[in-house]
Amino acid sequence: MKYSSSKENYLKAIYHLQGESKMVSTNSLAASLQARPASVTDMLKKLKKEKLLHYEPYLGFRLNQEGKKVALQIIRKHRLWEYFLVKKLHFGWDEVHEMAEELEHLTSTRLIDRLDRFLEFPQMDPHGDPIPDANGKLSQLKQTSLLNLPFNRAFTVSGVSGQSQEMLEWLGQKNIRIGTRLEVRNKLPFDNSVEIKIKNQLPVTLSEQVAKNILVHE
Amino acid sequence: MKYSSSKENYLKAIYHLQGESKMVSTNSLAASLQARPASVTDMLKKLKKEKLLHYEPYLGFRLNQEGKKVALQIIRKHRLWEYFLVKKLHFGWDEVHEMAEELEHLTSTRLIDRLDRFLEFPQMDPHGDPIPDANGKLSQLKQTSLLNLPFNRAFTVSGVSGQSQEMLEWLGQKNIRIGTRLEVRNKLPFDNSVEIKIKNQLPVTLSEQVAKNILVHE
DNA sequence: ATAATTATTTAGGCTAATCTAAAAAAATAT
DNA sequence: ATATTTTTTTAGATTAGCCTAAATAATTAT
Repeated sequence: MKYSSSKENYLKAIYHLQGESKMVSTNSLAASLQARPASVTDMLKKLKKEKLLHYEPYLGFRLNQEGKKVALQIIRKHRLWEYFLVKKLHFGWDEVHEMAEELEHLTSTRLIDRLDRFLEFPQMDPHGDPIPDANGKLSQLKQTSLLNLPFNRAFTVSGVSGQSQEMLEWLGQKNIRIGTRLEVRNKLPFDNSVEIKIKNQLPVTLSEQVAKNILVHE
Repeated sequence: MKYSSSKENYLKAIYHLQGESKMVSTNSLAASLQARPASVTDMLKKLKKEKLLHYEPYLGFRLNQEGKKVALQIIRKHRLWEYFLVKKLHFGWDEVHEMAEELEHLTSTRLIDRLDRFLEFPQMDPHGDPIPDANGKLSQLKQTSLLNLPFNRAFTVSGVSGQSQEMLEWLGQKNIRIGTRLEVRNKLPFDNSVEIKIKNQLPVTLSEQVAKNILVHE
């Protein structure tokens, strides 16, 4: 099936609002889409007729299996294009959202699958969100290395890979361990070292080698 | 200014029909867009109101400077994306047109300029058509070598480079000279030699070395 | 020069996606 | 439990882009 950009935007917004399976209200969807509640009601009727969601007037609505499947494909496209924009065209992770909002509505599945291959099947987008695969499956833990992090957003250290004892000790001295909350403040372009900030501590600079091995999630 | 996809398609189609500055008729545009003449008349009124073309009812129409400028930017996007699809995603040159028809309507100028850089400023798309630069300038002669030609489309020989006297003579015997119209029939994968056909003549096979030196345009 | 044909425009409708204003239902507060 | 407030839906309009059928203008053929 092929859906209009507008319908796709509705499905995506509902998906984000409903989480695993919460009921969504007309007003919250209207707010998240910057549209009027009346417009939302109109569209809900259409999406219901197309069997993409359950909808009981006045009670709320939620995507059904088919609706989720479609939403996940749009999210897949959005995140793959964001990855492309950052990794290949060298945009900043904070500049790509709007462009991806357009790119996600391109219809060719062959195109997106080739793009996926070209990018070597990335697991996470530049914001650390997981990229659904061609079947809509999300990789469970959205874990990524400190190197790929957006600035000034809090993450939790979830693992350290390829570590030597010395490095772990040094990290321990700086209070960097599993569970530590931190934010990346800056990335120095000349050597890819990374400045991080832990609450109530002085900033710390980590070399590319070290940063690469620190795995985090939101 | 931002124009709808539909308007962009009209501008592009008119551009292709009018060549340098021929008047275009309602019917020919309708045919090329697969639309009804009445729809074309509707749209012409809008495009005239937006000062993108000259239009006298019953007499015909042609893009003005502004209209040409917009058309060239769409063509630029189309051809750059085609180049991307072929060179980076490894689609065949004959598979990319439809995808590019969608991609050409993306609005971000920054995106297309970065793509241009990423692709290293290609001059020609995979069909040998010239790619307008960011200012809409077309590299004057869309001249390319026989080696890069699509099959079964007529081209005119516009130059021969790196030539030895012997080669020119040999080409002369085969009636290949500036102005000759020819089509490429086949390209042999094992040695990159090229089979060409000139009207009313037997096919001729050219080695990669020779084909490389023959420059043609449409 | 006039009739026949072809091209173009006008008039009026349709659909998707939006909106505003008013009505109706549900939730909340006293 | 009733009144008030909030949420949601309905009713009716609007715009862009398309359509068909009919009217009009231009071209062509006799």
